[in-house]
Amino acid sequence: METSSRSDIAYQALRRAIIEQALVPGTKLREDEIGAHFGISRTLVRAALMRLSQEGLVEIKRKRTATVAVPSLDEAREIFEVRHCLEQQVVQRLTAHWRPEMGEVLEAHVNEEEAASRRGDTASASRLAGEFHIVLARLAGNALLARYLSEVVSRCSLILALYGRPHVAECATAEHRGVIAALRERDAAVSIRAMSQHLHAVEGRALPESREAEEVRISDILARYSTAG
Amino acid sequence: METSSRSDIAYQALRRAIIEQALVPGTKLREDEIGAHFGISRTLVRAALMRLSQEGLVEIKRKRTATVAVPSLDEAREIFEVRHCLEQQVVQRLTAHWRPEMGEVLEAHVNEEEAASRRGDTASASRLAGEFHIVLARLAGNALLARYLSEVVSRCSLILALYGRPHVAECATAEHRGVIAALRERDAAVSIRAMSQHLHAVEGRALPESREAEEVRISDILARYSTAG
DNA sequence: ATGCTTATTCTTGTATACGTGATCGCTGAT
DNA sequence: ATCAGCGATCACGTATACAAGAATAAGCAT
Repeated sequence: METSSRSDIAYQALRRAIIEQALVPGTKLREDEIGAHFGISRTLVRAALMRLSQEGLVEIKRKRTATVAVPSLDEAREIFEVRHCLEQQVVQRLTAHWRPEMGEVLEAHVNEEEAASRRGDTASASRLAGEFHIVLARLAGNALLARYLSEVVSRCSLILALYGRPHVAECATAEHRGVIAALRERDAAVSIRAMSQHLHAVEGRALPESREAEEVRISDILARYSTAG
Repeated sequence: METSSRSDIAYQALRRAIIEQALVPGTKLREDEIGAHFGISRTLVRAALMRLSQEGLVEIKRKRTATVAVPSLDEAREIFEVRHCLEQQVVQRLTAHWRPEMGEVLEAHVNEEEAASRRGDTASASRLAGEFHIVLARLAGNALLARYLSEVVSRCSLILALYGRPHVAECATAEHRGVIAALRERDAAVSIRAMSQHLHAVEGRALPESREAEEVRISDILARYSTAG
């Protein structure tokens, strides 16, 4: 999987920048520009972009400049649904093979989240909030499950950037602690419920209530401004 | 996602060849050779190989020629576990949004499977058996779910090639018809059970009973030959 | 001033060249 | 006869060149 380390550097940097919303959805990603920045040729930049494109973080259309992906609301719902499904499996595995030191690792992570949140570093806070789920998945001990979940969680950053109300910044540390507590009891049903509720909460923060902004029809918007503004 | 159509041709061909087990796990995939065959440069072959590598069908190690992936038994179990999880979600969605014409599509597909099986075309038969699940996933109406499932099902071909007993050739049409019947009743519980049993059967055919061949330790094998052959 | 057409520039698509690490066969020694 | 060391060849890693399709700006007509 690891390409030539130098292409990997570009990949990692871009990925992180996208996840932390430094590169917002729709941003153009010119090969030359990126290559110049990292001191590598377009060949390697291309490799990085293609990889990101397969992960759904970047959109590549033939003969067009790559952009940070702009998932539609429908895609967003699909992503959350798959995420729900995968996270459930993760939790199930964890309760089945729980070991006390896992609790320590998770607790330490949530503490980091809280620290970032307290010091007002929202970029790190929201990245760490996502990584909490990645850590869970890795502890669950199924590499493929972890890979898919990682992809899906990353894409949730895009969704949050697009549709989330501003300033929500996850604030999920309490919910994370709740999940950890449930896992420590090794009760599958309770743990799954805790995770489920947490995910619904995240989704609620990320997506408009229901089909509020289903599809932004220009005429619908203009209708609101055409009678008497 | 679609690269330059010409790279896509190589990608499609390789993918299909791997899935139909014309290219068995471990086969070397030289960039020059493939490029010469399709009349394209290594650049495009590389793109195709990288894509296949991200899907887990090809292994790329730095400075080494790419090979058809050789999943370990542990990976195989991980893949089946994720597959189980995803297929369950597919079935759940299908029972929720069932429409009669879906039954027709599925039935038609199973008929194709049966035809291929009857005429002794095992390559097509086993490809179609896998594609049945892809069709299910597409009908379920979640593109991401379908993509992940498609990846996972493809990798099951590798597993079958590696660990499956010879000549099993899926013979799964009856089980597929069972799943369709359950779906037509729109009973989620029954459908999930049907799918679950089918998957366990597939896994049983693909993987050795339990941890029979867990890890082929050379010393273990030699021990059997060292006392009195 | 607005809209349409055309020319220029920018950016990507693909092939190819060159350097370097791997692979494999050969020689020679034990 | 087997194995270690070594050189030749082979295949990949990466940069670059050239072609061609988009995007954009300029110019013209209405």
